[in-house]
Amino acid sequence: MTDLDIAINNISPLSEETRGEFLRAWSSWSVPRDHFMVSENAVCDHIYFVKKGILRIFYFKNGKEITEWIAMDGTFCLSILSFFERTPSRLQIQTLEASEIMGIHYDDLTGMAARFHEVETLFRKMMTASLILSQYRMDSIQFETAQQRYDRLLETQPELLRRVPLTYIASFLGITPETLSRIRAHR
Amino acid sequence: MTDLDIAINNISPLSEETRGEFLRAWSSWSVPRDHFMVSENAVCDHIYFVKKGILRIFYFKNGKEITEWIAMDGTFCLSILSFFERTPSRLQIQTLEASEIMGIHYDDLTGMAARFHEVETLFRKMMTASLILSQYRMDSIQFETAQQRYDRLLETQPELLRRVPLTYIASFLGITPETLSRIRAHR
DNA sequence: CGCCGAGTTGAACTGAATCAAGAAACGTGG
DNA sequence: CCACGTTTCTTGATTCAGTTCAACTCGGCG
Repeated sequence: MTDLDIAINNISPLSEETRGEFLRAWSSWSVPRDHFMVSENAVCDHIYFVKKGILRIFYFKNGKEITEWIAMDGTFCLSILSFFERTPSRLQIQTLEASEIMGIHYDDLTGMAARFHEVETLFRKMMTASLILSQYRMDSIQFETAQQRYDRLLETQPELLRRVPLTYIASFLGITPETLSRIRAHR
Repeated sequence: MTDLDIAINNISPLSEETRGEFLRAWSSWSVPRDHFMVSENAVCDHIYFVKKGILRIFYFKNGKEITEWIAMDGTFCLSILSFFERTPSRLQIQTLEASEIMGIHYDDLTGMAARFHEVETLFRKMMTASLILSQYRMDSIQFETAQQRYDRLLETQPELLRRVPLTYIASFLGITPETLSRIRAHR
């Protein structure tokens, strides 16, 4: 059983035969640190699974780098807007450590969802889980202070704080590096 | 063809026979103004469709009323967290006008998604669309000013501004009524 | 007529951004 | 192993959007 296998099973178990065929639709890459999985102006047409390492999604907004998402070992990673709207975007996806990454192409995923009811169910549950996460994140951005958001990250993903440069974490939390620095010096 | 029929068809068309059975799973209600579809401490276990009128989702946060969503004619309406996590919440859903509302129960929706691949696909596409919307809203809250958010609403949903009291709109936009008032007086 | 709630206006306050220097940490090459 | 430049992080002063709190206006309605 690979890690991807486990991750999928946790969301929605597949029958033996569907699972084999579904897993075969995934590619895998071993990539060094600072490698770009998706470069500027490309369409993001894979959902990635981080077997080992860290992926960072970011893009430029008014000349500033915005870190949209950071995905650690054992989690999925995609730019929702670029992937589903199928548009070339200013988005980029980069490794922050030497990593082992798996990925499934948009066409393969939707194709298999059409062929296998089970895969469609899995797909739906992944979307639902993302939606719930997205709602929590929105609530956090809207109502929590920078301090509270940092505290929560410290509690839920302490690993991430140790492995990712401060600037990226700040951007991911929706604050400036200066503010994060002040928070860490507790005030 | 009812409005619900059209709305569903726009997301993901169903075959003749599946459609009939799926539509039969929906209930419908005619309710007066200020009627509560979901009261405090109840689990939200329907996805609603607003055939005519307006629904408002809100809850209390630190003693203050937060308007989470406003759904106008022809759109769907649910509290994502309460519906999918199946927990009693402080959420409430209220009509702002005399309305005709349809709704499908969580159990019926998931049941039919399990029986009909087509319904599962529809369900998945609804989730994806919600996710995209949620991402846009998050981006708006994080990076746009109150003025920009108001301008966008004015452009995309002018109807809503005419039919919904200012206080609710302010809360929906994530600002105080005072700030909205100042924006409208353009500064 | 006077009340009442929705909306407006004003003044003080606040969390975080911005701008601008510094200080530490980190390679890289001598 | 040390000087160096570069990047990363910290610290300080100022500014700004939006909140808070309090008073006031206005239109509708018993």
